[in-house]
Amino acid sequence: MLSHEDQIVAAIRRIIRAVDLHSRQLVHGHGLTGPQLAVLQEISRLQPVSPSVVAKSAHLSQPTVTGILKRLEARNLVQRQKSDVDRRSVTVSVTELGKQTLAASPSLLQDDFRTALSRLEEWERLQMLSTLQRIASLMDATHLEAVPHLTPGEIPDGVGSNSREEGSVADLDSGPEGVSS
Amino acid sequence: MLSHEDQIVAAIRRIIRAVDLHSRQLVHGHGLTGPQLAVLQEISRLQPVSPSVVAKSAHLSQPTVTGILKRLEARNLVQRQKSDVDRRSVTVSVTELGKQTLAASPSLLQDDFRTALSRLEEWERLQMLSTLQRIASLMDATHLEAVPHLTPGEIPDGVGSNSREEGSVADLDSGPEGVSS
DNA sequence: GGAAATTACTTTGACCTGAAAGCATCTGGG
DNA sequence: CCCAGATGCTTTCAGGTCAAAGTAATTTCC
Repeated sequence: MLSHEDQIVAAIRRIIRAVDLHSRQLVHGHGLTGPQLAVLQEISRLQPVSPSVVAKSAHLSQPTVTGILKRLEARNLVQRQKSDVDRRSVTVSVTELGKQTLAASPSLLQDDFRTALSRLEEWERLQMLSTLQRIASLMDATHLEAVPHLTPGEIPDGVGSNSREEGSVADLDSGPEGVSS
Repeated sequence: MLSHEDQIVAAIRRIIRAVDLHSRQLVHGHGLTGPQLAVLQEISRLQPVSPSVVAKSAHLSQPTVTGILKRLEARNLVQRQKSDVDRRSVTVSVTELGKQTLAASPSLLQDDFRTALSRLEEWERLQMLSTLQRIASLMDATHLEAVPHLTPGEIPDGVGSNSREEGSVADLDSGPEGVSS
């Protein structure tokens, strides 16, 4: 018999897989993978923008973003340009073709899933959001401790708080922590 | 301003990333990645077992399991043996070393996260589980439709039901759908 | 009994992922 | 002025992931 924790893990795995499978469907239907679409959206939103900011705002590592940018650039959807003021840094922007592609692209989550979501009662969506953010916060907070093993009994700080310095990107997500309190 | 749907997506991405990061920590500390550990656990639980059953019960595709088995076998943690009755099929079992490794391995979730979880009220854990399973079901159901786009207004069948035939693996997870009703 | 379909697994290919190392550039202290 | 460290990005490496194609063995149907 599985413990609740195990079931939670299993559920998370199912979700991860579903997201991945959906991403592959995207490729089929629209030529862009989920992460590519996500990055393209962020660029479009923050344009012109540096890869590092994109990485933070999309919750990806810099190498990952570099790889995705490479593929997006190869398809002529984005443009990279070295900054003149600081020639280490790079500025990314969406090309005309990128804009068109973006406009023709579906939502990041299967529309069906969004539809399903929107069919729920407001309070239920809020509860989902609240629960997910709670979990995300717990995990974020958790994987930072890493090696210095926390002994049960003392709480590190504010378990629910996002103690990283993502200040530069402001509140792109991770919205109101206590939605439903 | 982000809609609830978008925030839900963002939260899910955060969770996915947290799980991935945690997996990498596992490697550091114990030499096994998250998926490897998950697969090893399933094998240990169902032993002796075929790759296909492992794939289903761990919610992974067969190629993925093949790859993981290859690495596990290379480290002498599992054993593959061709069945005599049906020589297409393969039987996997955990080696002595595998058992030891498994016994010495941490939970799939960061201990800290488990601790945090266990500090919650029972009903709250159940709500988390329920929410996660709900989402997983929505997504499972959703990505099956794929191309035949569902028009809002008609519900395909039972949105929350898992209409695939995973019968052979029984109810390894996806447990009671209406935990908190 | 033998070709065709099915089943179980593996291989290949493309992508995502992040750690660690590498490269180029900028900045600050001497 | 110049060199050490910091900073921003890319490369390399190892792994996870799945679809599609490939291989081997079994079953089914004439």
